[in-house]
Amino acid sequence: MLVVEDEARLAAALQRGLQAEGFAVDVAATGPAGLDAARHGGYDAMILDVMLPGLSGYELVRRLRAEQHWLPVLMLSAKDGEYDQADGLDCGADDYLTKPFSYVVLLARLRALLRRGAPERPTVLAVGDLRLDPARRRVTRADAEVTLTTREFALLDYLMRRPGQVISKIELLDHVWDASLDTAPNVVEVYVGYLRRKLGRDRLETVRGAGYRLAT
Amino acid sequence: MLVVEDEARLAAALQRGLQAEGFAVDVAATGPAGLDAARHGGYDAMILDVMLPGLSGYELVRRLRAEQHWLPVLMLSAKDGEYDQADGLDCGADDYLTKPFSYVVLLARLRALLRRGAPERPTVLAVGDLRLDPARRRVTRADAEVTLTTREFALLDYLMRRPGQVISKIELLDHVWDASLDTAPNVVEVYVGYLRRKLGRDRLETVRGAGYRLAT
DNA sequence: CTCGGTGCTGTGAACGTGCTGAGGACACCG
DNA sequence: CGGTGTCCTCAGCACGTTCACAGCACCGAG
Repeated sequence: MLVVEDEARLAAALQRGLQAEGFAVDVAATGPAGLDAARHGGYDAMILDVMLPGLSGYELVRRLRAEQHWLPVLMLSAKDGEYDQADGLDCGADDYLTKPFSYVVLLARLRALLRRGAPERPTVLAVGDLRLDPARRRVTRADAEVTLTTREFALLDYLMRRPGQVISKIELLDHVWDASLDTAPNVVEVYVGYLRRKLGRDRLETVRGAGYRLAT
Repeated sequence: MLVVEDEARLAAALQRGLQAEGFAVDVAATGPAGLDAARHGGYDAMILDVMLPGLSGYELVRRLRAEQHWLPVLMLSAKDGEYDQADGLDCGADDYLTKPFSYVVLLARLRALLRRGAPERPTVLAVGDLRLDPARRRVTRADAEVTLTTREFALLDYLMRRPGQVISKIELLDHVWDASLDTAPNVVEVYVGYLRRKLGRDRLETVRGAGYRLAT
């Protein structure tokens, strides 16, 4: 367990408490030190303060995720504004607690995080030169913005979460459309057509009789 | 996305809001209905109220987890006591929000949950230099891609699951074709011919009077 | 060698699947 | 109220796939 916190007393308290729970705990006091430790450490999870000297917690997570490190991150902050929280989560944190927090809750959330294991999905999905940011609701293709309607976006989102895999029209109907039995699978064909028109003909492969596949 | 909430107005508001985000949303109003839906639905995630008629949210998650269902659960509750929260998380929920909650935060937390999907299971069948990936619906022979039709793929799939064994035409008809009594065994011969043409003459051996065997 | 049975393959027809353009229903907005 | 954008249905078309059929090749037994 890695604790990145510059306030010495809180850091020490956390360390003691977590050690009492049986965790092995390392502490880093600055942003850069925390990033370094997270990169090389092989920790199960990380508790991360937002206000840090040298590098903010937001930036730290963002870099970590950009480098394909997926260890669970629980973010701590004195800011309890709804947008602060949303920003932290959208940077790639997995949970967010505002100070002052209950120690009981911290532990429970940590357990929930560890149960889930390392996440596998970045905050921004990227396949080839396609980029999709669920939080900002934006899609770019080769750094050029592509405007999509809600449906188109939802469809692409679903496909980009499993690039290269064949996904059936039924599955798409179930997840992207409201699973009503009376909607014909043709809707999917129509929307795949729209996406192809906007993203390029060969991004979406048809696998006859099976479904569609996002070219990797 | 599954919303389990008995308060009709909140449920409707959630449904509308999430649909606007492009989610396909189902709503269940009671505990048992929610559990049922979660069991059968194939949802990406679930938003779950704690106070429910018939079955509490706690109990619902506990049962779901006991049955080896791992879909992400975001728990909603009016109780903000630290132990309520810890209990919810320890029952198996992945996140916990207290009412009233900010819609922005709900969305951000939902995204964080969805980011961590179920781990991928790389089931790739391999026999000799043949490789068949059911999820990607892809076949390669010595690292060169081979395109197969649905039938051809299904046939090869069946054969590759029992390499080296002799499999009769009748069995293939039963499993690869929908066991209709009036289809002649000749279809199998035809498709074995197709596969041989695409994969190489000697990959599929004929055992006269018995069936076919995939060379190992 | 001959012969019957078994398997192989080219041909072609029927069928299914997917793609597309046209257009209606609906909501939103000036 | 008309204009605009989105969602979805529908029908026609194109083309790939599936399968039946028939003739031929091959194998093993007598």
